[in-house]
Amino acid sequence: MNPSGRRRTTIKDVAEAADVGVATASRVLSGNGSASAATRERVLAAAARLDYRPSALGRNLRRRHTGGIGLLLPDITDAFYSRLADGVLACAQSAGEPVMIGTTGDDPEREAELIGSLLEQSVERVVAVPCGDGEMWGPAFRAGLGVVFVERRAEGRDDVPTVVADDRTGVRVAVEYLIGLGHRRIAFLARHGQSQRVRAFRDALASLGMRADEELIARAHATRDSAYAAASGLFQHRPDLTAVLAGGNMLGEVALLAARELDLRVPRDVSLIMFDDVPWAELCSPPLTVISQPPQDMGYRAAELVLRETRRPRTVTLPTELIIRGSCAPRR
Amino acid sequence: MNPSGRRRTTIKDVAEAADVGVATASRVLSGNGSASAATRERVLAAAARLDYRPSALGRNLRRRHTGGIGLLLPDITDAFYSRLADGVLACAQSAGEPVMIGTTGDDPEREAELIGSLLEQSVERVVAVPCGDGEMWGPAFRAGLGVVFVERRAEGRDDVPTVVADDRTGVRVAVEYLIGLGHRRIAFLARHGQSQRVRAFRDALASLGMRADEELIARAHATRDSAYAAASGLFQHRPDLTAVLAGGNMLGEVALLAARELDLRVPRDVSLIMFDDVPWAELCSPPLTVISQPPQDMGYRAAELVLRETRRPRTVTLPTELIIRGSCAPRR
DNA sequence: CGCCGGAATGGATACGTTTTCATGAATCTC
DNA sequence: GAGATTCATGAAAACGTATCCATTCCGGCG
Repeated sequence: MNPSGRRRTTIKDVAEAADVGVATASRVLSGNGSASAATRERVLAAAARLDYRPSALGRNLRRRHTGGIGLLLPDITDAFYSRLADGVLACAQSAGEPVMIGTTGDDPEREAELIGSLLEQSVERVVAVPCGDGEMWGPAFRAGLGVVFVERRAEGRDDVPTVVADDRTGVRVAVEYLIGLGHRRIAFLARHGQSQRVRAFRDALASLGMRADEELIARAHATRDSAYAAASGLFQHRPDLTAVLAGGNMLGEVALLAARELDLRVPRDVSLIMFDDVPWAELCSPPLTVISQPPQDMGYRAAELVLRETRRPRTVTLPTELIIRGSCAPRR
Repeated sequence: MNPSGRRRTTIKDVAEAADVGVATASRVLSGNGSASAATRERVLAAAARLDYRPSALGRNLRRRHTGGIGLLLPDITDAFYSRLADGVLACAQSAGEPVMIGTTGDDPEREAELIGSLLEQSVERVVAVPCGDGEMWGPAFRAGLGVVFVERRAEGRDDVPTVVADDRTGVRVAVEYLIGLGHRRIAFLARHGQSQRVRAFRDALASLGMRADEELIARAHATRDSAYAAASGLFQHRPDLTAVLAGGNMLGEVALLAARELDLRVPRDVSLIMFDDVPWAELCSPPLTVISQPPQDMGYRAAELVLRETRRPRTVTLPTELIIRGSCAPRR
C-alpha cells in the first residue's frame, strides 16, 4: 500500500503463480532453454497477469556485467557532439539498450574517472571520443571492455575499432579551395585533440608545394573562452592572414565573433571555412562555407559496432563534403 | 591471464588479505558502521594493494536500486536541451553519480518505454522534460521513483517538484515590447508541450486589452521538418502578420529560414523574437532578439533537487530576460 | 520387454554487496 | 565489584536472476 513499500514482483512470484519452479520460469521468460508449450503458456500468462518486469539488477549481477552502452563525449553542448550522441541514442534505443553518458571536457583526468565509473558499473560496452593518450584506456581493455572510438583515435591504440570522418580529405579540399581563391596565409584554428586535422592541414599545404606557417596554427582548449582567446590572438598577432580554417563549429563561431570584434569583415577581409554543417550556418551573415561531417551517422555506426561486438571492421571512415556558401572570397 | 578471464577482485579478497570478515571490510570501505583504527588501516591497505573497486552490481542488488539519475529529454540535438543536459551532467558528475540518458522525441509512447526501461534498471531518481499527460508517470510514482520535472510540468501532476523558467513573464515582456513597436498581428510559433507559453501569450495580449487570434498560433511537432512546415504555413496563410514569437531556438531557426524562403525580410517585413539565447543568435543576420532562459542552471538545479531528495521546494522558477538585438523593428 | 536418449523440470548455487544479529570484550556506572 | 552499556567483530541472510545438475518421464529401438 505504501507507495514505495510495495515489494516488486519477482520471478519467484511468477513461478509460484504458474506453479512451476523458478528455473523453468526463468527459462521461458528469458527465452533460453526448453519448456513445453503448455508450461510456457502458463508462465507467460502468470507474468502478464502479475505485470512482471524482470529486474535488471538480478540479471546483471548474475551475468556479471551491466547491459547497455557507455558514451563518453568532450562536450554535449557542442552541436557536433550532441548530434553524435543523438546517433548513438537512436541506435541504442532501437536495440532497447540504455545509455550512460558522461562528458570529459577533453580532460584526460575526467576521462579516467569516467572510465573508472563505467568499470564500477560493470558496463561492458563503450563508445567514446578519447581525449587522453591511450594509456587511460589500459584498465578498460584489461577489464575486457568492448570499446569503439569515434571522431578521433587514441594515440597508440590503433587496434581499437574506430569511426571517423574523412577529415583528411575534408581539410585538403578546403585548403585547395582557398588556395584556388588566391589565399596564401591560411590559419588553422584547432582544438586540442585535433592533431589529425592539423597534420592533414600541413600535408595539404605541402602537397601544393607550400609550407605551413606554424605560427598560423592556433590551439584552443575545449571551452568557448579558450577558443575565443585563441581566435582573437590569431587575428591580432597575424593581421596578414587572409583565411581561416576552423576545426569545429564552436571554433568557427568564435572566429566569426572575434573577427567582428576586430572589425574584420568576412569574407572581404578574411575568408572562413569551418568544420561541421550546423543549421545556423546558412542563417548567419555571411552564410558559412563549411566542411560537413555526418555526426549522427558516426554515432549510429559506432553504436552499431559496439553492440554487434564484431571485431572485424577495424575502422569505418565516413565522407566529408565541402559546402560552399558565402564566407570565402578571392584574396584582394 | 586471459584479458577478460581474470576474475575481478571482490570484497571477499580484500577481507581475506586484511584477515578480517567481509562484514568488517564492507563497513570500513563503505564508511558505515564502526571499526577500530587498526583494522581500518589494514583493510584500506589491502584494498589499495589489491586495487579493489567495489562492484556497483552487488551493491545495487543489495540496496534494491541503482544509483545515479535518469535523464529524459525530447531532443538532445536542440541547443536548449543539450545545455540542459550539460547542467544535469555537471551536477551529477560532481556528485559522482552516473547518468542514464534517453530521448523521447516528445512522443508519449517513447516516454513510457523509457520510463519502463528505467524502472527495469531500478533507477530511483530521474529528471525529465515530461511530454505525455501525467498518466505515463503513474507507474514511476507507484514504484517510488524520485522525479523532478524540468522546463515544463506534466498535466495533472502538480505535486511533482519542478524547475521551470519564468517563461510567463518572458512572453509578457516580449509581447509588450512588440506591441510597443506598434505590432498588432503577432503570431506565436509553438511546439507541442508549450501550452504554458501559449496560454501566457493569450494572457499577455488579454491584459493589454487585445484578443489573441487563434489562427496566428501555430503548433509543430518536435522535428525540424514539422517546425518548418508550421512556420512556412503561418507566413503563407497569414501574410498580414507583422511579428512572430518563436517558442524555442529551433522554431526561431526555421522561422528565419521560412521567412527568407518567402522573401520576407527580417525585421523590415516581419519582426522576430525567439526563445533561447543561443551563441549564433548574435552571429546571424539580423542578430536575433531573444528571450533568454538559463538552461544549464535549470538542469543543475533539477539534478540538485533530485539528488537531495528533499521534497520541500515544490517549484523553482528561474528568471528569463529579453535581450534586444536587431530582429525587431517598428511596424511600418 | 528392457534399455537408452532426449526433453522437461525443479532444486540448489553463485554473482558481490550490505545489513542484521549474536557474541565476546571492554568500558562505564553506582 | 557487579551489573549495565558500548564497541568491534564475523557469520549468515538477503537482494533477483541465470544456470548447472540431477531427476523424472516418455517414446523408440533392439
